[in-house]
Order: sequence, then structure tokens, then C-alpha cells
Amino acid sequence: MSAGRPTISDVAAAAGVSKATVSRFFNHRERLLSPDIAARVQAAIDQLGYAPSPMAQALSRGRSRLIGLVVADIANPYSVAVLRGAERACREAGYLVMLFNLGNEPGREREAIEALAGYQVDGFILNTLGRGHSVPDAVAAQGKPVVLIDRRHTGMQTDFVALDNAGAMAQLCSHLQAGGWQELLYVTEPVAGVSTRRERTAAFGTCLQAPMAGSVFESAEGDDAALLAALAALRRRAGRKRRPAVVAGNAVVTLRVARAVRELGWQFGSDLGFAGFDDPDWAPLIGPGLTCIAQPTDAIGEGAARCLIERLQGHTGPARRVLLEGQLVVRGSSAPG
Amino acid sequence: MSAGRPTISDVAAAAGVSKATVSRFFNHRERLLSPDIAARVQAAIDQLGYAPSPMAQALSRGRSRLIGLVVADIANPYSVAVLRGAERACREAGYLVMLFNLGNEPGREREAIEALAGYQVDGFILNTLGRGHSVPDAVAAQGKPVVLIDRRHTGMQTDFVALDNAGAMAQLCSHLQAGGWQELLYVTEPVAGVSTRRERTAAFGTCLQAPMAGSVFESAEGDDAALLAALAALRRRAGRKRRPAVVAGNAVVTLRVARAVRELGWQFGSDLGFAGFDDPDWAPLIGPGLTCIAQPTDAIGEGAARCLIERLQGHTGPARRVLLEGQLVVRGSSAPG
DNA sequence: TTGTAAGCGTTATCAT
DNA sequence: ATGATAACGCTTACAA
Repeated sequence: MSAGRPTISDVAAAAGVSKATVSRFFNHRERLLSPDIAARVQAAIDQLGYAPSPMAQALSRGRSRLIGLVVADIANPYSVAVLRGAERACREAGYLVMLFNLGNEPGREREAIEALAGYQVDGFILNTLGRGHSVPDAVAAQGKPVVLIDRRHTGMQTDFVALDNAGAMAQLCSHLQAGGWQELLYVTEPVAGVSTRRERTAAFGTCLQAPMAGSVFESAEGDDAALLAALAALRRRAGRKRRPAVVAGNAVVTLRVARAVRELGWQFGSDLGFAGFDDPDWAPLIGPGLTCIAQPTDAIGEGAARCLIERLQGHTGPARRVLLEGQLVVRGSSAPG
Repeated sequence: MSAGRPTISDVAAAAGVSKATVSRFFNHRERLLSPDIAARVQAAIDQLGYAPSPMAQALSRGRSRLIGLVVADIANPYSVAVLRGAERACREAGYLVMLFNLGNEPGREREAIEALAGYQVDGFILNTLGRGHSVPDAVAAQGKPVVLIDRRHTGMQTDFVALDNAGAMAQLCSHLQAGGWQELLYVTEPVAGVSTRRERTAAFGTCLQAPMAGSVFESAEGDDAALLAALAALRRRAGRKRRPAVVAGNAVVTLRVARAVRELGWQFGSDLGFAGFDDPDWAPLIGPGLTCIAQPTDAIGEGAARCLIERLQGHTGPARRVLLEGQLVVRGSSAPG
């Protein structure tokens, strides 16, 4: 009766009622419990410091009020920022988030989904690596509602929340154009199989109306020499009449570009223009400050959580696509000249 | 028999054996199961795609193979880096980590610990805010093993893993001294009640043997004007014979100092020396590069996980203090002159 | 070596 | 309005 956490039986005994009554105290108090009994139960609960076991509840109810959140890489500030928004929204709706970090290791999605499913999560929020196709299968197997963040998967008709990539790219390019930066290089992590990267790259292509010209460079980790060469080529292409600028596909790329520029001894805003996706907190400190698209990460996370919770509350209907606008933060790296 | 996940009963039925036999297949296969029966069970498992429910197992066993990890702020790269190390070590030992993020909101520790305890976590790894004293109580109430990361709590006799703060501070100061930076300012987040900050501040004091001189400035969020004033005062104090340098207490402070220096129009490495705790990935990009102490975050997380798992495996004995060495990364901000 | 049955801490369906 | 009692999916004596 006393070792470990008190159970519903302990409370029932202490209050001199049945387990069912104690359970009702938590679940249907107003509707069907007499005030004096309720008071006795309350007293027993306080005295013992009782709290229901979520695990036992989940087992019995078949629902856990747990939401499974899979992130591609917890070390990536974007993932973390989104995670924060989602976690807060879930918590406010009475759900707890169970987190699974893929650590950027490919092929762990299935493991993640199954581990989470084992804990009877009621639904999934997925910010996956985006490659491979184990995700659709694994999710389908669970038959639980899902919302995708940032990266879509072919063959999955689920809710999807992300930045408006095309709109953000248009903002970046027209801003650069207005500043007189006409020879662009879009630097992205390897595109293959990742929807976000594909979309941004495609949007970059459509932004290249005359007088703008541009090309794309895929920057892989550790491949710094190639990036240096690409930047050198960019400036050569631009010559002395057209100003060269880099558009970075995300904060990881921004860091690589900043390192490269430093190594080349160039100055942002004069030797090379810059504007990129994501707005890391160190962006104002690099050279004259880096112009960036700040993603509404909180809203993305919150939107995803909302979508999922609506589904959990029975909302049915076609898969939704929620695209949120980025905010252009102008700094010296894109100064007109 | 078929809706939702298959259960142990489904497998038992399909294999024509009892539930107990299926259970034994997972838990005591070698010791007490005949090969042919094992094969039949295996076949049924494969056919149905069965996996045991961790929740039901936890309920039945009283142990969950879950470790509760509380982090002060998931947006803080230090927390995240430690988390990664801990998570990996736990996973390799067959434990899953259940994460609770305090989001830097004071007073949520108790909530966190109780929520985690509800899921029957076998033990806790705590990287808390460090203020208040709800933590010791809440933990004691659960009677489960605990290891503290980075911040200690008075009145808790538990394992503790952290950076060797005194050693790291000594490295920073003697490095600055060697470079001729003799007038120091230690900038820290508000010290009150946070053991790490207290220890580093104290260590700074003991480093100030002649010819070194120094003082301490507590920098609060949003209080930029005061920081600017403190830096100006530092340079004034130094005069023209002694070179002034800042020691930053962590990456958050480093960011603030970098912003302030930029605003003042100073140059790191000449107008102002710098060396700080934590080595964010943008440190090489600020001015001539910022000299930093890189914390062994992976090792800290892993060490904490190991400590806890040993306790879970029955290790008993006095509370341990594991202090790990930081690594000094020298860059231009502390250049001798 | 295998099966039976009683738990683990809840909720839900009956009665009363 | 309240109390038995059977689930929920699993483990573990105890029997056989």
C-alpha cells in the first residue's frame, strides 16, 4: 500500500470507496459524483499525493495523449526552433511530446516511428531527412494521423506545414536585383531527394529573368575546395559590370559560405553580395551583417501541432498544405551599390 | 484480432501456443524454449509483424527502460550538445530517452520530474535551471537515481557531471596573461543561485594574481547599455600600458559581447582581447576569430548516461563528481602583442 | 519445456 | 450515484 507511487487502489481504500469512484473523480466528476464523496476522494488524493499513471491510462483507453515528434537533427537550430513551437502548442492542448532525434542518420525513420508507436502516441509530427521511402510505409502501417514539416514525401497524402519557399526565394532575388546584384549563385546542400531543396532550387530558376543571371552549386560537407572554386568562378563570370552575389539555401550553407569568403579575404557587401535562407543569431555579426530570410519557425511548429490536434479531435477532410511567409531581414551584405 | 497492432495474444493464437510462451521467446529464449516451438513463434511474429508494447511491459515489470532527461533550454546549443551524447549512450545501452524541455521557464522542474515519473522512467538526467529548491524535493519523492549535469543543487547527494570550471578558467586566464592581456573583465549571466556561474566567477577571482587585475560584470538580457558602459570602463581602467580583455562566461554572453564590440566599433585582438567559455560554430568568423574553451559536451552527456545506467544496474556507493577538461581553442582575439 | 492464472494501474460496462 | 468486474498487453510465479 505504501511502497512507490500510490495507486488508485490506495486512494480508494483511504477514502473508503471503490476504484471506479476514484476514476470517475478524475474523468466525470461533475456529472456523476455526489459532493461529499468527491470531497472524501479529494482528501485522500491530497493526503497520499496521488496522480494517475499515464501509462496505465494509455493502456486502458487506447489513447495516450502523447504526440510523437521526429526531428531530422536536434543539432540543427531550425529543427529546434520548430520543435519549440510544436511542443508549446501540444502542451497547451494537453498533449505531451515524445521526441525522437534522427541525428541525421539515414534510415532511422522507421525505427523512430515504430519506437514512438510502441508508446501508443496518438499521432506524429515528422521533420524527416526527406530521402528514402521508408517513412510512408512505416506511417501507413500505424494508421495514425501525421503532419509533415518542411519536407514532403511522395506518396503521402498528409497535412504539410512549411515555409513558402517560392515566395521567400522571390523576396531574396528581387531584393538582390534591386540592389544591383545581377550575377547570382545559389548554394544549396545536395538536392537529391529532399523536397525543400528541390523546391528552392526550382524557385531560384524561375527568379532568373533578365537582367538576372545565375547558376546553382551543390555544396557537400567537407568539400570546401569546390565551394571556393565556385565562388571564384562566380566573380569571374560577373566581370566588372555585373555584381556577384550568393544566395544560401539554409544556415548550414551560410556558415560554409562565410568561412569561404573569409578564406578568400573578400568582403561581404562589396566583393560579394549575400542573402540566404534562415536567420541565425550570428548573422548580424558577420562582416556588414548578412541579409536573411527569417523563417516563422514558431508558427510552423504551432501550425503543425494544430493540424495534428484537429485530426485527433476527429477533423476529417483532404490533406492540407500550410505555407507560411518568411520575413526578409535586410543587412549590409546586400547593400545596393 | 486484427485491428491495430497485433498483441501477444494474436501471436500466441497464430503459433498455437500460450501467451507465456511468446513472452518467454523474447525474455528467456535460450534458457527455456524448445527449438521447434521457438521457430513457430518466430514465424507467427514475422507474419503478424508483432513487436511487444513497451508501455505494457513497463506496467507489468515496474521498469520501463526509459530515462527522463530534463534540459534547461533546448534552444541552448550547450544543452543540445549534451543531450546528443546522453541520448546516444542511453540508446546503446538499450534505454530510450524521454525529453522534457524547461524552456528556461523557472518553476517547471517539478512539473517535468513528475510528468516523467508518470511514465515510469527508471532514472533522471537533470540539466536544470539551477535556481530554487523544488528539484531536490521532487526527485527525492520519486526515489529514483539521478545524475546532475552542469549545475548542482544544494542538498542533493547525487552523481554530478560537468566541465572542470576552475581548470578551464585557469587555462583562459593564463593564456590571456601570456598574451599580455592584464586587465580583465569577466562577463557572466546573473550569478545568483546558479552553481556553474558561481564556480566560474570564483575561479576567475583566484586567477587574478599580479600582474593580472580584473573585475566582474553581470550581464542580464536586454541590458545592453550597461554592457557597453562596462566595456568602456574596462578600457579606461586599462589605460595605455595594460591591455584589456573580456572573459565570457558562456556562448550567450559571447554573443552579447560581440554585438557590443561591434557597436563600439572596436576590433577584437587589438582594441579588446577576448576568450570565453563555449565554442560556437561561428566563433572563427568574428573578427580575427574568438578564442574559446570547447566543452567536451559529448563526453559530458555520455558520462552522465553512464553514471545513471551503472546505478540502474545496481551500482551503489557515494555520489560521484565527474569533472571533464575543456579544450582551449586559440584564435586571433587573444593574439599576443 | 509449456500452460494457467494472477497481477501491473487504469477505464468502462455492467449491475445495484 | 456507487460498486463489482472485465478488459488493456504484458510478465511471472506456480503447476503440470
